[in-house]
Amino acid sequence: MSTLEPRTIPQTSSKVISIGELRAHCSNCSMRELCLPFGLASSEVDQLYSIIGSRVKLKKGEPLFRNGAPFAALYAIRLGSIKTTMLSDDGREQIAGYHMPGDILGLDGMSTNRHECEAIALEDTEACVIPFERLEEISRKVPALQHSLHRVLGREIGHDHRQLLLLGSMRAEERLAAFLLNLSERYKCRGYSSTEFVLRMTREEIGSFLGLKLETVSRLFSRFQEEGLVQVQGRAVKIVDLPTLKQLASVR
Amino acid sequence: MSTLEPRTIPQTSSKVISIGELRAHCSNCSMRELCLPFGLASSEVDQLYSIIGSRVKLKKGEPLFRNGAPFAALYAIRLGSIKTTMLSDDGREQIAGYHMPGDILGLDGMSTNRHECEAIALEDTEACVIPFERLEEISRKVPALQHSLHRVLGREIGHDHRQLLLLGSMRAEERLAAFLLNLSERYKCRGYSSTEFVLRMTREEIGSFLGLKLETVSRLFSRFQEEGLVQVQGRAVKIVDLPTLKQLASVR
DNA sequence: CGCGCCGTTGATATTATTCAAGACCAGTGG
DNA sequence: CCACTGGTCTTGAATAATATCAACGGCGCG
Repeated sequence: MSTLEPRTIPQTSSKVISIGELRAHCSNCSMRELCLPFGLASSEVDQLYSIIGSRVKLKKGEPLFRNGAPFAALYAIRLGSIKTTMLSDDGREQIAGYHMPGDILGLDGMSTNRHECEAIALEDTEACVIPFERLEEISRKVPALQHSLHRVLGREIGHDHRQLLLLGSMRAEERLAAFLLNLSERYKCRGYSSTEFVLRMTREEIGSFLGLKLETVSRLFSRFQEEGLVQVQGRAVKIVDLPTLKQLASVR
Repeated sequence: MSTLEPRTIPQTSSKVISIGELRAHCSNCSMRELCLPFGLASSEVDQLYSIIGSRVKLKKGEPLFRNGAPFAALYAIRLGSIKTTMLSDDGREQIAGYHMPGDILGLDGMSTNRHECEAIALEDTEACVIPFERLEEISRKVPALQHSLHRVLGREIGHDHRQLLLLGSMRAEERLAAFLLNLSERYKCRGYSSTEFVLRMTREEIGSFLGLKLETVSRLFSRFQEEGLVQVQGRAVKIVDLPTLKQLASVR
């Protein structure tokens, strides 16, 4: 089954909800502060909402889009979480992003009109489909929306650069500390606890994201626990000593 | 001397050429095929050109913009080369990009309205200043330009993701091979030799870019030379065995 | 209940870094 | 013209960090 036939909707078997079935609207979506609508007046949000043709529901492990699939839309996560992975020719994979509600996915497709990575749900997940041509169209009419899109793009680039810094110049323990702090911060922004959360990735996936092997990640968790920085039980993490963790990650 | 006072023009002592002095125009710039004008009709290029307020000339080592500087413009390199570096709080730096003519810089500033990295000239360099607000303005009127900007942004994101793959999952020799192939490809696109070129970075800078130490880079160059993959003399590189190099980098 | 995936931990191997010394090269000033 | 200097590059030896290999325990699910 080729992933290359042109389609507007992601290559997945999951249910696509037609717009008629939607009750939720951007303006009462709990993620509007982090997502594309941020900073828009309500009439502007309405225009954005008007082009959101559908939502997608994904079960754990299902792809939102696959490597090489035609690019037709951006996706805003409403619920759940998604990893994006880059594939090298010899089969190795590198997790490039770990996304949660409010994040916008699919930006990588804008240059070649093909997605250049895979986006896989880490748990049951729901995302809004934002047809890109229509988004371009209305963002020409609505400066605030254009600006918002640019802000999202800049944020993605900034994040990638910080991840380059992490992978290129931090040691293993610094990487894990930075990872935990990053999650902490993002959960906080979303109104969840910044000190207790459940990881949605396996040790192997965390390792891939951080440029480490799964055993190294596991050992580090154990050591952090010994040293009283965190409490870990499988994927449940509780941050105990935030200051030391910050110092480790050399993050302000 | 603070780098934070608001200015439109980069914080540098270099000469800024007013528009009156310009002879060159986008449409006869040799980089138009790679740069923002790509795919635009000539009247559209004229509109783009109309907002390019000035060009900047930088001497080797001078900054195009500094970390934390206010974001007001994108920059298109006409001539020369520029590195962009991320700074961690404890002073370490990571080179996030190695840019050459036709590349667009400054995209990282779009989210926070501050540049989040430093852009330093690696040799005498010339860049066009593209005021961002005006670019947003005319890209609302000119769909092709809007699209071109999005393409540039997508390209940057795609490039960053490939660099994440490199830093996160390739071994030292694979990284250097991939680096050389990437340069080869880019020089080729620009009409230069794809097999013989001069590096504009020191071993230390290459190391930073690749997440390695300068000694490791030096040893790898020596080994590649022994193995007949390249000929190296200081910064002058000649690629001898392209196929093996490609195989090493596991790049198609 | 058993199987498969996930996570932990130890022993060992490998890779890259660190430390150190010296060569090379271009620019500078005597 | 030459010696001097600072930055860059190369190479070797020792060391540290992380990966690899291997064994096992636990948990969830069919």
